[in-house]
Amino acid sequence: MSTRILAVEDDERIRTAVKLALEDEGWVVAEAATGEDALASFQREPTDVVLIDIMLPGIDGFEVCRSIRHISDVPIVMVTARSDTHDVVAGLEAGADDYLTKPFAPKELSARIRALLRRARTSEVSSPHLRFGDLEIVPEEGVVRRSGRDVHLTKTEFRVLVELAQSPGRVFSREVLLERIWGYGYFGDGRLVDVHVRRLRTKVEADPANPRHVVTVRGLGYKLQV
Amino acid sequence: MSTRILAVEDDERIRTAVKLALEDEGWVVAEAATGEDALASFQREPTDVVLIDIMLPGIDGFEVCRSIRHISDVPIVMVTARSDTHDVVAGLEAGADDYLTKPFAPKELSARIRALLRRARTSEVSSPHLRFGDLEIVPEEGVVRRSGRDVHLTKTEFRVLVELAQSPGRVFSREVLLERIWGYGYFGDGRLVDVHVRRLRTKVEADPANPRHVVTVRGLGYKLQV
DNA sequence: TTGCAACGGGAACGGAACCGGAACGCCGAT
DNA sequence: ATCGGCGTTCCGGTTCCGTTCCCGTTGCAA
Repeated sequence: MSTRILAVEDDERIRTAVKLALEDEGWVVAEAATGEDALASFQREPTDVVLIDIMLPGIDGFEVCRSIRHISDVPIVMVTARSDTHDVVAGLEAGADDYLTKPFAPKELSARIRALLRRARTSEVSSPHLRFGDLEIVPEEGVVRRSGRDVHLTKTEFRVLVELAQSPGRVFSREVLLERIWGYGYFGDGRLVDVHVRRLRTKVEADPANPRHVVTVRGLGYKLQV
Repeated sequence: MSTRILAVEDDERIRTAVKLALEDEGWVVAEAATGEDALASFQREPTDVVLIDIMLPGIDGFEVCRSIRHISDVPIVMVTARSDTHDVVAGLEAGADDYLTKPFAPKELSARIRALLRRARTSEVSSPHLRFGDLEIVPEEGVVRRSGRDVHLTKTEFRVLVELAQSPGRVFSREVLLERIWGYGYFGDGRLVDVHVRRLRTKVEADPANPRHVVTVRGLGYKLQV
């Protein structure tokens, strides 16, 4: 029983490139050029993972994502043109499980999809909102709650937290976080990550001086304690 | 153990500029001006990353890419003259892992290569986690667990442990450990290893005075008891 | 048994990594 | 046009880690 992926992308050349890369992994790929086609295909064909480009003629990627999320818990990967924080946050709010910024390497795409499939398999009930002790992340609302109380995070803080939450317990180096959140082309100070982590802590930690959720692993980076 | 990069580019000035930029990062750079040279060099020299310009006299970049990909999984970066979507797609189809459009900043090139190296490293060392009795090593979390309880190790302690764990039961001399962890050029006290082993023991051994995991073999070195 | 080399342990120093405060500039909202 | 929020940079303080040194102890060989 093979894995079936629906790729939604209007640029035909990119679409076929993606299709080839995914078929290399042994997956079956269905294509859709517009949002309408995507929804039709999704209702017609059994689908294990959906890949959506944000820029689409007609219904845009966010709308497609919301519509699909409304009727299914299928893993959704959003593709954004640039590492635009606003797009990413909007994508998560629309219910995406992961996102990728163009240009991306085919191998990275495969790796992300594999990760989603693994997650979907292991936790059959993939609860959309994540809990870490008294901390609760509700991506589709773009909201974080600490012991039931709403906490307002800025876009960047939210992205840092979500990034860490993608693989709880795993250590993310500053370099990796910079690449994932600010994009490749960013050559700023690694200290930048520190600042956002610090501000994040003042909001999500009961005692920011002794963080229990966002902990630093000296010499390596930061991680989200499980 | 240095990283080796093969740069394939016919324009000599660009080639040397790239070479200098990459050598600034501490990498060893091999050059090739034609596709034929590139393939010959790749088969002759050990190579960690390949950088290929699409426009080449003789065999073009796509062909070189396909040929290399046919015999190896080495990360490949393609360089296109313009941000021509068609080239990009063709490059990805040929098996490239990433691509860059001229003109590019040397720092961006380095960043991309670093990202590829990191991905290659993490995917190959996906050895889930190692177990030795009540000892469990989880590399991606940068954490070691003793009978289920998290133990925090420093970077060096962690490296010592992982090094020993590569070949459980085998004895590692101080010289070998110094060379593998601190690098060739290190001419410090051999006693340095002792200190880190001692601190490692206080953390991973139930009774550090009578170590059961990290055992010393008098006159030879240390080993990890199986 | 004696002497020597190898090893373990305590301690201290210098430096790197990290945290916290603060200020600046940009951009969107009012 | 103004204001405020947010991202970013800079700098000083602090903690933690790597390294060195010294001395006591252990094990081995003569």
